[in-house]
Amino acid sequence: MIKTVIKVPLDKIALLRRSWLTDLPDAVLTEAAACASVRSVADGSLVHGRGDAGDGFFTIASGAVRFSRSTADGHASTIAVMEAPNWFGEISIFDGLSRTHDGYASGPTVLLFHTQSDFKRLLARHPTIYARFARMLALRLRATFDLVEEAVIAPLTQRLARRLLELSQIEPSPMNAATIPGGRPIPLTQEELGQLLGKSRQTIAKLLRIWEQDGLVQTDYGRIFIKQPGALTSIAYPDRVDRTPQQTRLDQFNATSLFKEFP
Amino acid sequence: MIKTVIKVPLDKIALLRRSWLTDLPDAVLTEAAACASVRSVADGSLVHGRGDAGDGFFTIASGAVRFSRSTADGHASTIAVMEAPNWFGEISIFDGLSRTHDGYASGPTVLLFHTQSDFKRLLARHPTIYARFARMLALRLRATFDLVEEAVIAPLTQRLARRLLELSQIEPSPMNAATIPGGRPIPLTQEELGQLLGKSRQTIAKLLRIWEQDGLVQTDYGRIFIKQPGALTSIAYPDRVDRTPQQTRLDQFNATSLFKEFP
DNA sequence: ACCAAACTGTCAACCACTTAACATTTTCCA
DNA sequence: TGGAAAATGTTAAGTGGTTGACAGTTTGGT
Repeated sequence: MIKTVIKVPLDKIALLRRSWLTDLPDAVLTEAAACASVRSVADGSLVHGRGDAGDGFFTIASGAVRFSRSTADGHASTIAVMEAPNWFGEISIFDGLSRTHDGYASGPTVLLFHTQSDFKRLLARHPTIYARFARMLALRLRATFDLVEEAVIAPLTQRLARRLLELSQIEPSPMNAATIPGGRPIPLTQEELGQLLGKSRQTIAKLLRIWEQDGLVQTDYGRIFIKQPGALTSIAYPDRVDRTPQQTRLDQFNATSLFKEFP
Repeated sequence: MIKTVIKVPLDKIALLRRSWLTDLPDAVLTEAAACASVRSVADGSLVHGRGDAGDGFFTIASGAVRFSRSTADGHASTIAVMEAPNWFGEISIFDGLSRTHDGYASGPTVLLFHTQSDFKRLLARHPTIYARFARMLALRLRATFDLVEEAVIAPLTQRLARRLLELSQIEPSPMNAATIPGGRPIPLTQEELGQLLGKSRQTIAKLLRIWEQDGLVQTDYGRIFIKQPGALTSIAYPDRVDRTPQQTRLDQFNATSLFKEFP
């Protein structure tokens, strides 16, 4: 018996079926899988930079990707963190312009890659896919509208509570690490959370400390645990205390929040 | 004062050709025009409210529509002001969910209306249109990303300068009111500008007063004139003083800024 | 196991913006 | 044309967040 690294072969078809080719005929899935290559990227490495040519389309097989921008004066803004089985890169393909954000691997990450020409050929041969992407782009636009409204008028407490809840609810999946009972930790530093909200590290820290003292969350050097999701939810969505919060029936797209179907 | 309304018959085909059916065969244009009805709405009236069912798709023939949200605590945020020949309402049609914003007529406004079923039939019969909308949704997503980044990290001076420039550059068109030499006035109150940026009226007023003293703009009860577009541009885009600002080659979609291709 | 780098806690001075209040000017329409 | 409503000018006090600085704590690499 030869000793080998146990390298689980990536089931491209299964991934695509869970991702952006749900409910499509096997023929389409097979065709899409055939022209997809696999890319493994190390933690923190750049998948693509803002302004790069849109050379292709990515489907996250495992790991996560964080999308951000940075300005000349040192400010940075993160718009989303995406996990499997989400996808990204379609915007540049549809409008022919360059990447809108830097994309960094958050943790060791495996991506499925379709070149622009392969992806476009797929679209041309199966126009149904256009309808799906129109729908998904509409959903992302919707989520981004919420971000704008939030950034403009919501108080910081609401905004931070929403981000924490969304980040903690990233869909656990068989292909990602084991699910931790009682909620997964959110793997972001306070600095990164600050960038997500456009606030300074100190401001975030102050709020987190208060919530920690109240037992709502627990912080631990680069990780945050949500201890009382209910209490956080009523902070995040004070107008909707009576209704089930954020139940938007988009399960078919793994899309109940910004962080499940983005950027 | 009795005003005689001169009722020019609306050339639907010409409008659609200038709008979202550019470069499509006459057969498609004729078909699209045939199932479109005309709606005239008075200044300030509600075209659709946030949460309403997405019953159809609108193309602006003349006038303008302002898209905003308001929260329980009295805050409001405006995300865009759109003029002819722009269009809106496709998001709800593509994802089947309700309207994302309230849409109010800004000035007397004429709209072309396609019912959801007519619009969907058109899409089904001419799948090319899906590709176009995918592209246009991508462009709107791009513009909205810029809004988010801006709201999160840009200083108020930049943001206000950008909004003013964008609003002033709303494409003059033969179907709208006469073009005023030296730049059209921006028909927004300081309160409305504040909502656009999530700032108070007083804050906007203070900045405008400074710019007025410097001769950059001129204010006049509900209207703002841009006197020195160049100076405003260097405030709005300080990083790009050397390049031609915002020249993004999207003329085919009337889409050089958020306010030309939205919501 | 160690050490440098990264992350967090904390404080004080400072600045941007808000809120509230009131005066003034302009617009709109009956 | 008058009078109410809307838009703007202006100020003062209060608040939330920033910046900078420094100390303590944890992590990760070799």
